[in-house]
Amino acid sequence: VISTSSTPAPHQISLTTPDYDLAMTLTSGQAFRWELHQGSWESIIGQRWVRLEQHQDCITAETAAAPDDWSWLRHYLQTQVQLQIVLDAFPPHDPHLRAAVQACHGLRLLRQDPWECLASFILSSTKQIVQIQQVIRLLSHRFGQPVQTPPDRPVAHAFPAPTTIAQLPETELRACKTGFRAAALRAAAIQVAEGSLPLHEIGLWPTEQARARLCELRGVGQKIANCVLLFAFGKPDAFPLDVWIQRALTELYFPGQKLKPVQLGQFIIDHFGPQAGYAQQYLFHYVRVRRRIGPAETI
DNA sequence: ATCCAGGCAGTCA
DNA sequence: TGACTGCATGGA
Repeated sequence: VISTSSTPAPHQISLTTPDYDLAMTLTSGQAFRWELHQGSWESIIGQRWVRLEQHQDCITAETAAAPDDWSWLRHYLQTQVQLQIVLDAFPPHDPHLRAAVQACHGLRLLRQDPWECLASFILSSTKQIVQIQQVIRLLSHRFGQPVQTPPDRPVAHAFPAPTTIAQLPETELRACKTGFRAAALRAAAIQVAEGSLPLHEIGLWPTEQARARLCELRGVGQKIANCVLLFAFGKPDAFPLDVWIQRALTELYFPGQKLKPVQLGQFIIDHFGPQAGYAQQYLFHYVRVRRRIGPAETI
């Protein structure tokens, strides 16, 4: 429906979102393309430019072009998830996790696009979050499809499509500071573009099978596979075990001991249970903020 | 300057 | 298996 008035209806919606800390969620190291501009969070979701704000229990969203509906945004933000049900599944007598939950109240998991998530985390290995953000910005600006923005904002770019990345020579990718990760990124893009890596199907597989398929990719091991399982496929039991979490788990649960990643992995499954991925996100953000290299300093 | 970053894969014992 | 190392690049 096109309005004929001189002030077209803004493409806005307001979502009621209890137990949701938008800023914390967007800066907790699961998504890399959100930028704070004049008090609003701006990014691209799929092919859509979006601006978000939170006021109390309400998230307001604005797009540049009128969307048919807003299901894509609810899906991305996972607004239907009742956080208390997740928290109730955490181990009841864990003071460390309890402290993390208290400190990070309203921290959520997003549901991101599988290709963008896979590509982003292929690019993440031995890089700091600020650098990951920079690389993704460069790639998107140079190779992503332009998307419509409001008149007051500069043109924005979607994350580059697999077919685009697949056709680029590796030197072009390396020029975006991807470093040694360029070959793995390109190889994954080729598989997605060919159809031999049907991410949307794989996302429906049982966790173990999906993880195994992802780990067949160059440059993808347990850590990155679990990131995709958790942040894109919505598998809440997937637990990305990175250097931060290893350090945190060792310090908090096994001080002075030297556990191997495999042993830590078993402990995680036994201890944190079916919502281990959420627990991981709380612990990850908690220890990062405590070490004061969290979002306040990196943005 | 030195170490390390939301890792992974190859090598050698 | 288990420890060690190279890989790019730039922050802290």
